[in-house]
This record gives sequence, structure tokens and C-alpha cells, in this order.
Amino acid sequence: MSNNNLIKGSLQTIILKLLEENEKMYGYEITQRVKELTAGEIKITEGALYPALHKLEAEGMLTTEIQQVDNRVRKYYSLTKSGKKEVSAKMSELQSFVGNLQRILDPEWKPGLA
Amino acid sequence: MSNNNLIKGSLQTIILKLLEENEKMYGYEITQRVKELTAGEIKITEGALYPALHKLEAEGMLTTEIQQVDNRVRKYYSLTKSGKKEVSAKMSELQSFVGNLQRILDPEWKPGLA
DNA sequence: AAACATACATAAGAAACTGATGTATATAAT
DNA sequence: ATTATATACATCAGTTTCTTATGTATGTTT
Repeated sequence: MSNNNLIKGSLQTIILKLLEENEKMYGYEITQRVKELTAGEIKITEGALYPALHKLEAEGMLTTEIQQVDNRVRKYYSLTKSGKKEVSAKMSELQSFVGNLQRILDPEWKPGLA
Repeated sequence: MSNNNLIKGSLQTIILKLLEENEKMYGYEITQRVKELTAGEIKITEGALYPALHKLEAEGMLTTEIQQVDNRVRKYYSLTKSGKKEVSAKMSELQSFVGNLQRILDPEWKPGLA
């Protein structure tokens, strides 16, 4: 995650959420999507991404499917049934954490406002 | 930090921000303040807090002052000049990271809205 | 020929945490 | 009286997650 060593565990949530929206993605594609969505501000490094993908697969959240495209190997990941459940869990965990963070850092903050 | 394994890197920001608002706080007080502000949802563990305080002190962000209160020792921390500068830096870093996170996880999200 | 982009992967080391343990005092509950 | 809880500090082994570097391989651009 380049400059940002900020919220531990959010990489898993990012992966799961992107796969919820896309059905099927490969590693490199994920790094590019994140870079694009954040105007280059968050760069997921390979050293962080691949181990995270392997871990999620080992935990039964993702399945893989290898495809050959232009003499290049692509490993596509998709959500399993468990993975689909995990997305909501991880998302509400993260949203609740961010809410609590706002309550600590900005006492004026109320949910639903800026 | 109890249930949250999400807080990595944000603990320093929390400490600095609370000290910006309070001039002077001791460790235990910080844990209680955070617990109170988040309705018990975030609990800062001693194993995380004290090393973080020591590190910030070693980096010149905080100074300490020991006080005796009711036969109990309290170690009060306050921001140094460097510490005061660091608060703004860490805060905008975190806010920008949270913004990017929202852009990844909720494509509908726009800053200034819910 | 060199640099950059695509695409996977591993591995050493750093950093931030968890959970346990330890010391010490004060108060509330059984 | 004794136990549990609260206050208040601290350290430490172990885990997880990250960074940075390295490696393999192909395709395209300079």
C-alpha cells in the first residue's frame, strides 16, 4: 500500500468488495483498479496483495481459475459462498471502525454529515 | 484494542489529536476517553498504548511530567512543538486515506455527503 | 539495447498490534 | 477477611500485516 500504512486489515476488505462488484478479477487488475479509483494515491504492492489473496483463498473465501491470455497467465479470483458472506461482515466492521474514528478525532462529527 | 484489529497506524493519530484538545493527559485517561467517545466499541490495550506513547516521546513529539495523585503515580503527556505540527500532518494523512477508502469501497460516495 | 508494462510469486525484515504477565494502591462487593 | 474491580504504570513473546527487494517470463515502446 505505498505511502499508506494506515488501516490494518483493510486490504482484505478492499479485495472482497471489489470482487463483489466484479465477479472475477486477477491480481494485477486489482492493483490497477485501486490506483484508478484513488487517482494514484493508493498503490497496492505485490508483496502485500499476493499473500493476501493466497490467504483469503486458503480460508475458503476465494476460488481461482487460471486463464491464458496472449501467452500470459492470469489467475482469476472469485468469491465463494463464504466469501460473499464475509464481504458484508468486513464492510460493516470497517464502516463502524471509521465511524468510531471520526467520533474520536472530530467530536463535531455526526453520521450522515460531512 | 479489543475487537478491532483495524487500528494500525491510527493509534498515534488518536493520541496526538486527543492531546491537542486536552493539553495534558495520562495513559489510563486516554484509554478511558477513547472508550467513552466510542461507547465502549474501541478499547485501547495497554500493550499497544504504552509502547506508542514511549515511541512518540522518543521521537520528540511528546514530553512527560510525573505527578503524584492519591498515592498513585501519573505520567502526564503533552505535545511538544514538533508534536503540534505532527497532529495536522497525521490528521490530513488519515482523512485522505479514509476518503480514498470510501472511493474504493463505495463508488457512489462523494466527499461532503453521507 | 534499455526501459516500461503486464503478470505471477517469494522472502527478509520492520512495524503495530494482541494477550499475558507483573507491580502497586484503593475501593466495592461477598 | 477475601475477592474482584478500578486505577496506573510497564514489559514481552508471539502474530499479523505490511515494505522493499528479488526472481521469472512475455510484450511493447523508446
